[in-house]
Amino acid sequence: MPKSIYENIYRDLKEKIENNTFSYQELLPSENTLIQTYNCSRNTLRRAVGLLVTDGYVQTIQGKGVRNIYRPAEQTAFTIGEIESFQESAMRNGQKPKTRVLLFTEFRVDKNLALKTGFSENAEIYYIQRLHYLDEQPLILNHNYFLKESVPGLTKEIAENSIYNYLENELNMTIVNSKRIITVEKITEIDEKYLKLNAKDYNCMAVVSSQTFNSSGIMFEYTQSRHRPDYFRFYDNAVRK
Amino acid sequence: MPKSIYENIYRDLKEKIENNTFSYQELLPSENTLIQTYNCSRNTLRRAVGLLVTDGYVQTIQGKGVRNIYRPAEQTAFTIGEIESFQESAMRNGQKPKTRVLLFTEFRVDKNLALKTGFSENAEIYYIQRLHYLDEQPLILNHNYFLKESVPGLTKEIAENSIYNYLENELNMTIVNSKRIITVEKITEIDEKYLKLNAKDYNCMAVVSSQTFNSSGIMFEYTQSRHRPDYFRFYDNAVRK
DNA sequence: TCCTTTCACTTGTTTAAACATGTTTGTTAA
DNA sequence: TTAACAAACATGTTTAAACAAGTGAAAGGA
Repeated sequence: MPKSIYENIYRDLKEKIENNTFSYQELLPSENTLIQTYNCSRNTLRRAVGLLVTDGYVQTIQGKGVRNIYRPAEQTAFTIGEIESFQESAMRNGQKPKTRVLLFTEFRVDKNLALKTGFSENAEIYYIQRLHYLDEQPLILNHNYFLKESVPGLTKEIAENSIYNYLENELNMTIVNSKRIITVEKITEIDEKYLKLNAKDYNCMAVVSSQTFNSSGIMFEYTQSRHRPDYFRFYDNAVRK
Repeated sequence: MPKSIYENIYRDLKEKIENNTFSYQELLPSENTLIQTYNCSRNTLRRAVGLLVTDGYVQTIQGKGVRNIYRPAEQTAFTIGEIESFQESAMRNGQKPKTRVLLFTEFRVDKNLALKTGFSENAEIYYIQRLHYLDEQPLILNHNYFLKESVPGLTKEIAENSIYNYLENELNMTIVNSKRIITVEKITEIDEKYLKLNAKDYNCMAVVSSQTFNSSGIMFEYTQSRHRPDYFRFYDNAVRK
């Protein structure tokens, strides 16, 4: 599948940085050099570098160059920070994923849920509870709400594997962006039961609530992910504009 | 202070979106229209819109237009999500800030701290403990480590007000980006004491560890912010590339 | 009526060029 | 020797133009 030029350059540079082709704090080759390397225009190269900046991989310094500030993340924990499925994250971190569907049902959105999720009232949705395991240990309890209109034909079997895989490959949906809010909440009896937590040990947990939009601008998913606190780790890079 | 063109357009559009000049889910005027409005080139306008996309304010849909997906955040809690000082955040949320310096000292980085913070060993640093109040309530306990070389002349008095204000206005430093990791950790006796937490109520808290870089590419700050769990809220928008 | 084609309009990608601004280094003049 | 200047080179901003690709509605034919 042929991607755009800037995306290919971005991937190539990203891989080189991860491979330590450029060492930490070193300056990358200058724009002019890279333009010749990739045989592209300056704008296209700068676009690729801009993506690396937002990833926190490099930092551009006017008059000097582009500095590598990438540090590999410790692989001890499950990490998020991008739009990716549970399966993708697990693979990236070299872990063995498993998903158990606790509940698969459908209903209409009432007033309260509309306020909480952002769906419009009376919209038909699938409501799914799933437990995500990593290396045989339950780590995340997910409450998924999918807009039935946008995600037709969802089944329990699909939910046991990868819903995102179904969306992208079967329904040809493109996921574009995801608004997330991270909070810390008290654990409930359900959390305690399924995640095998002990309230005497940890009595709260990390909660990631997210609204996800597709390329038509439709919010088709609302999800509340409840994470075991001792395995939760969220990476972020903020760039001042 | 004259800013760049794209930044002015970005601010103007952002304000219009926040002011509900465009209603939720409505399409913004097309690129061509906005180009005439702002009398700028297409690239410049697209750059401004691109910033709104990363903010999660709008979503571009090829062939259709740019959709407003901005929802005002509930102002009930202290929220973060950008690079900004405690004071700036407080102001943005319309709250009365206060800062108490618990400890102001300086020393050299040892092996352990170097591993934890990312500073090089033997570097001279300021170590500051600060308690941040909002509306007379202690919410955040901060452990700041500043590189002495980059932040000369730091005093307890400055720490009581705004260190960032000192950095930007006195030292003319430009903060560029900040890598952050959010975790959930057990509360310590110090947290319990200063944040007036009760372990029977909440026995853990939100912890934001951050490395901040200036425009010279120097990591001049490492900070661990320990947040009261019931007031912690972190906003994020992820865009698929 | 219904289907297909076309066309106008939308955003997406890429190139090219010019000028602005910050950094470094080497040269020149005091 | 030192300070000032200039040149070379780095990234930052802006404009212009062309083509690609997705959307939707109007036009036209069966």
